Formats: sequence, C-alpha cells, structure tokens
Amino acid sequence: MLQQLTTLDEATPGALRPVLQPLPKLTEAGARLLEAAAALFYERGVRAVGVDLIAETAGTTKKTLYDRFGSKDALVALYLLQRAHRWRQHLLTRLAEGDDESRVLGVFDALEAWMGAQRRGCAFVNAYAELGDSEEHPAVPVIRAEKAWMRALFDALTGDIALGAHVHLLYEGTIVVRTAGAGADTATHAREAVRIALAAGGSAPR
Amino acid sequence: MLQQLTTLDEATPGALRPVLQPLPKLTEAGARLLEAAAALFYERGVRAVGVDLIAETAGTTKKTLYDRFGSKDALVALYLLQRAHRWRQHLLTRLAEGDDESRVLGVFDALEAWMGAQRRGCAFVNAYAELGDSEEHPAVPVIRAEKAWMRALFDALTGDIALGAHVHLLYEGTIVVRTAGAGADTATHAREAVRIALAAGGSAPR
DNA sequence: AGGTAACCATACCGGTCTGTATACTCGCAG
DNA sequence: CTGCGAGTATACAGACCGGTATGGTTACCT
Repeated sequence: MLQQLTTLDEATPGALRPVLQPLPKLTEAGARLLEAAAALFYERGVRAVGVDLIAETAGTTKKTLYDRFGSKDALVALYLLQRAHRWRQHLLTRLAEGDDESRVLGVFDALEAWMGAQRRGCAFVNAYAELGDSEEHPAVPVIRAEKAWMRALFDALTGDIALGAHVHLLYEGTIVVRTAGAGADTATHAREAVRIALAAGGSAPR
Repeated sequence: MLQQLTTLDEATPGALRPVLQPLPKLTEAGARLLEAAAALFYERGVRAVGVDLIAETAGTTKKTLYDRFGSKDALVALYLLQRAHRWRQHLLTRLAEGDDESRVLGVFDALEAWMGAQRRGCAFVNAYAELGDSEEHPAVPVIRAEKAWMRALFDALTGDIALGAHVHLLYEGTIVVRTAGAGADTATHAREAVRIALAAGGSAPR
C-alpha cells in the first residue's frame, strides 16, 4: 500500500509527471541558496524576498545563484518542488508507523505535526496567491500537482472518490482556518469532521 | 433571523468591531481609485500592483490617492473591507430568497455564483499570503474578522458549534480546491459533503 | 469676495528589483 | 601544467517601488 503511495505520481496524467523527477543534485553553494530561499520565501512570501537577500543569507553571491538556477522563477519552482518532496516524505513516514485504526486521521495528525512550527500556512496556496495572473509561471504546475497528489492520496486511502473529495476539502480548509482564521480548536474540529465523513462514507477506513 | 445575521459583527469581540463600521464615504476620484485598486489587487495580487498603475487606471494621480487614503496599506485594507461588505450583501440577499430546505447549502450556492466569474480564489487568503510576516498590517484584522464572521454564520445557521466548524472547513476547502486545484467537480463534491455533515450533525438544518 | 476641498499634472526622492558583466581565486582532473 | 568548473567579490544597468513636493485649476459654500 505504501509502496503504491510513493509511486502515486506515476499514475497521474502526464502533465504531473515531472513532480516525480528526483530533485536535481546541487552544488554546495547551490544547496545553501535553495535552503535560504526556502526559508525566506515561506516566511515572507516569494515576491517580498529579493535575490540579493537570498544570496547574502546563503553566504554567497547573485552570480552563483544565476549560474545554478538561471532565474528567480526557477528557484521558486524548485523551492516548491523540494517542499512537496519533504511533505510527502514526512507524510508517508508518519503513515507507515501510524496505528491501524485510520490512516486518514493519520494524515491530519501528520499535518498537525508538520504545521506545529510553521505559522505561515500552505506554501503552495501562498505561492499561488502571489503569482497573480501569470499562469505560465513554472511554479504553477508544481502547485496543481501537489493538490492533485493530495486528492489522489485521499481517494486511495478512503477507497471512494466522493469520500476522498470530502476529506480533501476538510484538509485544505483546515490549513486555511488554522492560518488565517482565529480558532485554536481547529485541529479538534477537523478530526471530528473527518470521523463523521468516514462514518457516513459507508466503507470503513483502510 | 436574517436581521440577526446582518448585525452579527456586533456580537463579535471588540477587536473585530471596526469591521462593522460603515464604509467611509469617498469622493468621486476616491471611488474610482478604490474600484481600480480592487480589480487590480484581486487579479494580480496586492504586492504586484503599484500605486502608479492604480492612479493611472483610475484616471487620476498618485497625489489624489495619497490625499484620500494616506498609504497603500490603508488602501489594501479598505479594498478587503469593501470586498467583505459586498460578499456579505451578496450572501445575505441569496439566503433571504433561498429555498427553505437548507440555508447552509444556500451559502455554497451563493459561493458558486460569486466565484463563477472570479478565477483568483479568496481575496482574503491571497492577501494574507502576500502580507508575509508583517502582522501589524492594517489588513490583517480585516482578514481575521472575515473568517470569524463566516464561522459565526455557519455556527448560527447550523445551531451547533462542531457542525458549524465542519461546514466552515468545507467552505474554505472548497475555495482553495476550486482555485488552485484541478478538479472541476468541486462544487458537486462540496454539496454532497455538506449534506453528509448536516445529516450526521443530528439537528435538521434551519 | 473669500475660503476651502477636490482634483489634475509633473517632477522628484531614496531605495530596491531582477539580471548582467568583469575580474579574481581555488581545487582538481587530464 | 594547463584547462575548467565552482565560487567570491564588486559594480552596474534599467526599471520600478512607495511616497513626497510644488503648482495650478475647478467647483461649491458662506
């Protein structure tokens, strides 16, 4: 089952295939640049962070940045690609060692653990919001692929398309409300909502 | 009931009170500026739009913009305030003339009608994503108030806090998935999810 | 007639943006 | 020992940013 999940991307349409491509190998300074960019992009937003700051934070120069990544847009896309990679690793690790009663609820546990230290919500939603109407930005397919992957995950975990869609809506809603909302009890309500959805879904969670 | 909803803000904590303040009266050029800013902000994002462009689009000057609004930040906050105002008006109008079977589902119908022509998702979530770590931005309380208002609306419509939270998660998730997701069947799945939540909530929708 | 608020037009400020260019050092493999 | 990839350092281009300053022109109100 988990083996199937880790290769879930290959079952998705061709447009989403690149997401599975292994992350490109980076030089030493390149890795520092991506790490610095990721932290800054997530915390302040991709438009609010300039390449000068990224290079300085990484202890290197703009020259190296452009030699390695070509453009800021490409760096943004790679940042999201790496983040998706890490989130899936975190998720699948948690699901592997989760208790058997419900892997679906395990996703929400993993989300809670993941977001515990991160106050800025979903990096993909944030990036999409900032890209505006530039639909041709290289990060857009990465964002869409991430959402499609999560939806496919819930479909697989619940074994039902409607139920998967329901839980996926709860998943995305949870992130939004936890971030921009006020409620501190979001996690509790989300878990209860998932239980209700699963109970009404007819099939027991696998 | 609807009378109660229209004054829902007054029941919220003091911090959210300013949201109820009537929209300030604008001069002629001021109104054009706000209208131009609203369209540009929503379509391209608040950071991507400069005050020069806003003034030019409105057929006026930066001088007038700063005379009327004081700062770009204040203009952003007012843009969101006006948008919240219009969304609530749209929503309450639709709920008033909705069929009796379920006002909760009516919210999702109103959302569908509202978002039909708008491709950029939730203006509040987008703005929050762009503001980054500047928590002192004047738009932040407007955003939080909007989410709190929607949550309070669902609480009132369902008559149950847990159920209101559940439906609110579905509501926020629907916007995200419809925008950044791929699924075209989001509306159908969302309605079905709401029906399940209501059926399991115990109390019939009012 | 006088005052005032609104508006238009234009120029400017310091700063920042992405991206490029030049010149140098270092380690290493052929 | 030579060539080259990688990295450092600095400077610069051209555009754009939010915000300010100056001045002139309506329209309305008392």
